Amino acid sequence: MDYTPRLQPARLIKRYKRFLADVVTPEGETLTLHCANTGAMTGCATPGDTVWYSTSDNPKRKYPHSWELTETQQNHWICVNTLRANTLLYEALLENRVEELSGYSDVKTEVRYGTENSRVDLLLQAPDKIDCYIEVKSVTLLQHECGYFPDAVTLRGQKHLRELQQMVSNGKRAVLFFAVLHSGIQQVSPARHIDSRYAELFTEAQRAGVEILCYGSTLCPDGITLTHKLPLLG
DNA sequence: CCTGATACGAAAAGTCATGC
DNA sequence: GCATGACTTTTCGTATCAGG
Repeated sequence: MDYTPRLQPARLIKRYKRFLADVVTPEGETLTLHCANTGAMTGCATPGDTVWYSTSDNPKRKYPHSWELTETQQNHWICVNTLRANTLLYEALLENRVEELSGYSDVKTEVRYGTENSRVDLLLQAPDKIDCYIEVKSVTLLQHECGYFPDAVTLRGQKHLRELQQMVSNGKRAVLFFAVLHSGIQQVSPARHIDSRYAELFTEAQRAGVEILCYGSTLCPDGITLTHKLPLLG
């Protein structure tokens, strides 16, 4: 996925109000950015970090600038726009770059499924294959040389695990796909120390047959691409 | 009948106010 | 003192509806 036009850099003052962040441009101007990531963003929003933002031409937006990347003071690159994770996997699937998910002729997005009125991120179909339901999660929390998910207690994430597991018992294929959008993360683990219930459900879902896939990415202000498989730690 | 515009629901989680 | 819930903003996909 390419960022066109190019992203602009600025220095982070602070993130506040869940959706907003104030930054200072190199010209000294203060801007308010929209922040699509509603997560805790631990380690991804330290005041003084360099943030890279895009500008939308949608006239209805109150805040046309969107926070896309953080360049931390440890020189790590992080994509904080979690909406990108879905797009990145979608692109990778169309280009057949995820071998575990190859061989499907049809890729649908945001299909309703399950019993809790949820929508699955991606649904893969082919005439000779069983349906494959995929939930995409972006991993941006780095602690002690390991990437963790989730970065905060997430009831919704737990719901997604239950529903994926349900798909497996319905005879479908179900995949939890971790898109690692942090240049410093080389392995991923469920965050038992953050959401122990989630970690339990994770193990249970995995035992029940929900597949876990984990891919890293290359990140720079020009764009992001899912590139290589990463190991998952139990 | 099809296309484009518009409306709407769902999603995200921290903060603050309210109620017990 | 703790739990609950409204509120915050934007996006995306789907559904609906109008118009050509």
